[in-house]
Amino acid sequence: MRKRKGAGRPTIADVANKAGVSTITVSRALRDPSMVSDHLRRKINNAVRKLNYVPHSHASALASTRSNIIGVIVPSLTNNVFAESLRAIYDAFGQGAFQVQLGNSRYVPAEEERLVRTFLGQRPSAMIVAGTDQTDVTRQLLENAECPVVQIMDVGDDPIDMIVGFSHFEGGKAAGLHLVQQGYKRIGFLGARMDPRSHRRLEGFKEALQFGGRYDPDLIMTTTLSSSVSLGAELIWQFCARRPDLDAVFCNNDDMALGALFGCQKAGLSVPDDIGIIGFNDLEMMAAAHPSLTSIRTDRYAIGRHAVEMIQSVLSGETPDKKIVDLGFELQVRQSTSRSASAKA
Amino acid sequence: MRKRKGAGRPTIADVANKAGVSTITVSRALRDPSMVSDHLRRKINNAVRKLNYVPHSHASALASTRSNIIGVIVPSLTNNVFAESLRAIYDAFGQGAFQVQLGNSRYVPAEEERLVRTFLGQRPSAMIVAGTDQTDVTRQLLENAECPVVQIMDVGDDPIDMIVGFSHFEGGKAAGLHLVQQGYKRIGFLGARMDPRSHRRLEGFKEALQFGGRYDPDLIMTTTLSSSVSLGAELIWQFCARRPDLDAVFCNNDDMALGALFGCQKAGLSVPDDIGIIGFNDLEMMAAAHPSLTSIRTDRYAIGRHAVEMIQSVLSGETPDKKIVDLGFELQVRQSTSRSASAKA
DNA sequence: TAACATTATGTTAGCGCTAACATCGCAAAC
DNA sequence: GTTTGCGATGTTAGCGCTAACATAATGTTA
Repeated sequence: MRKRKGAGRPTIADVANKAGVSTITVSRALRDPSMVSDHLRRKINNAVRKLNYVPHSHASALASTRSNIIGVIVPSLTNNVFAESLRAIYDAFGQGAFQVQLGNSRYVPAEEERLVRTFLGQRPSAMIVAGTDQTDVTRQLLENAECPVVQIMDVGDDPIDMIVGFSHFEGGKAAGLHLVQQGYKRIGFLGARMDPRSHRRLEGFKEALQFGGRYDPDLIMTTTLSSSVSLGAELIWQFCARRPDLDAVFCNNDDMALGALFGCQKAGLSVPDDIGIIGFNDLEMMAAAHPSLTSIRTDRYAIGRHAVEMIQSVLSGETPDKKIVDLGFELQVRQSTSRSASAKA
Repeated sequence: MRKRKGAGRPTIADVANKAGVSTITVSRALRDPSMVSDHLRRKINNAVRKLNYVPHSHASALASTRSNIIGVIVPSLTNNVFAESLRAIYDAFGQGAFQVQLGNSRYVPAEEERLVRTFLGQRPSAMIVAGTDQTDVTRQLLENAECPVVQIMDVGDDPIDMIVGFSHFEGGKAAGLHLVQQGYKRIGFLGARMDPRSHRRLEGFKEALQFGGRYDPDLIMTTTLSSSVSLGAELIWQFCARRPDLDAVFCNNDDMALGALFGCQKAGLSVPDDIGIIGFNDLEMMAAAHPSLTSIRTDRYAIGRHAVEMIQSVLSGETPDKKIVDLGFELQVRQSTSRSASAKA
């Protein structure tokens, strides 16, 4: 009477019984059908179907000392930028044998560290983390993890393991250069949240303006508030009030840029003639806006897909072509930075 | 030499050893500290810290026949509407002993069914699924699941277990009534994706227009394409070209509404005087737009939080106050449907 | 045909944890 | 002083699966 009862669900032993084979054969047939003869495989598959057997992933993870979990940690769930990469990851992994486990670090490094710890406790098959700005401890944990690790949304010389993304510095620089080239004179930066990636965009922007002889530290406005369209509208107001001579602004992301557009429109300022606006990421809405908004296009979906490909290649025993992949960006010039000739005075 | 080696990580036995107690005592100390004396608890906590012990969740799940996983299935990762509820769920569960496992059904019922099956295979502590439009099989699987199940983003008389959300029918009706009350005459519906929830919004809208004597089936434009700002701009174009007399439009979500605004602006139509626009959900950008956009505000974060509270209450042995919770919505009237008196001709 | 590979399948012993029962120590009750 | 009750701790046997070794069945070579 000491016996414990499981959840009553059919187990691999039930399948083995029904198919008249041993449990290990069922296990093999399910994990790698090529290890089992056609004859038995058919019988096993039938039994599986009849019993409606679903493998118990925890038991499998325990026995094999590795789980089918892919741990993914992003700093935000509502930021569309990460949502796109996530979608790619789910598209690629959602179907197969892997389970994506998602963590939200909320831009807090300590939270990220906690999540990494928890996830590694599950012995994941792979880890995907956003960015390169982990704490030392987090980095060390991931370096010691016995699984492939991909950092996404950034590039750098010294990845934990593999990395795929683009250079925020170069992106910011391209935005700054574009505004200079368009003939804008007093070019500002409007940044919310100001996570490390935004900081790198700002650094690139600064370099471009210095190069163009237009750098003015008083034209940099940042906040730690999280970015939103409303905040963009609010801040461009304040910015213009303080510096009425401002004639262009690089927003650290597209929400802020759209907000800046609305803010200017409310203030009766013409975009692009009175003020030029450029955003970052090129979310879908940027092209549809009126006037359409210039932005730095990044391919977040491709980043997610690429990360998955790198992982799959490592898990199947291959060595990935490159451990550092820069997918770049593309300046999308639109109306919001295209002044009429007369305005370029 | 037959021995297998684990992953080398410290186990509960190592902790027990170091603390000079049995494994079950460690297990108890970690799961319910009140079951163990202060004295031993302190020693155990020390040992845990020194060894950097992380419990092996799979082993725990196997032994206890239930996991600490909360399965969540949503139809889209990029749709901000679900992202907000997800954020609430992660905020509430992310800290504690539970692991959120997220699935993306991509609006495909069969995919949802597959995910439910997979998730239930892990014996989750609870399940959260979006909407009420599961397949019969999915519904049955969830009804038989031995865990609390919460449907979110919708309400209905006949939940699988519990449900929290709002009525899309009533929301659509409120939108329609508002446009009628504002004096618009030829009121259209613009709907993308047209998932079941959008259909219910449309039904509510129809009822309102019929009630107001303004219903015209020719003024309903829908597509199965997924909604986006660009699509909204594109479709309002087509709509106005086909029916130049259109003077108001209810968009099935805010992205479409924002797109419609941009489309009208490009076409030189004044919003709200030539065309009134109302959206659905009231995403943050709606208030910031120029002109600001009327919408039906829903509190997605509260829905997620509420779902978690219901689950926690059931898991702690209580009976939730209500199994069906309607959090309602609120009409946010803004400029896009507020015509000047002269325009109401 | 013997000797040896090469599969295909089986047996056994865990993976790390917890349920179920057993025991122990100590205070209250008789 | 024995009995009873109860909370704190321990012992044992799995949870459902797979690694590692064992063995049987088949093919291959000289």
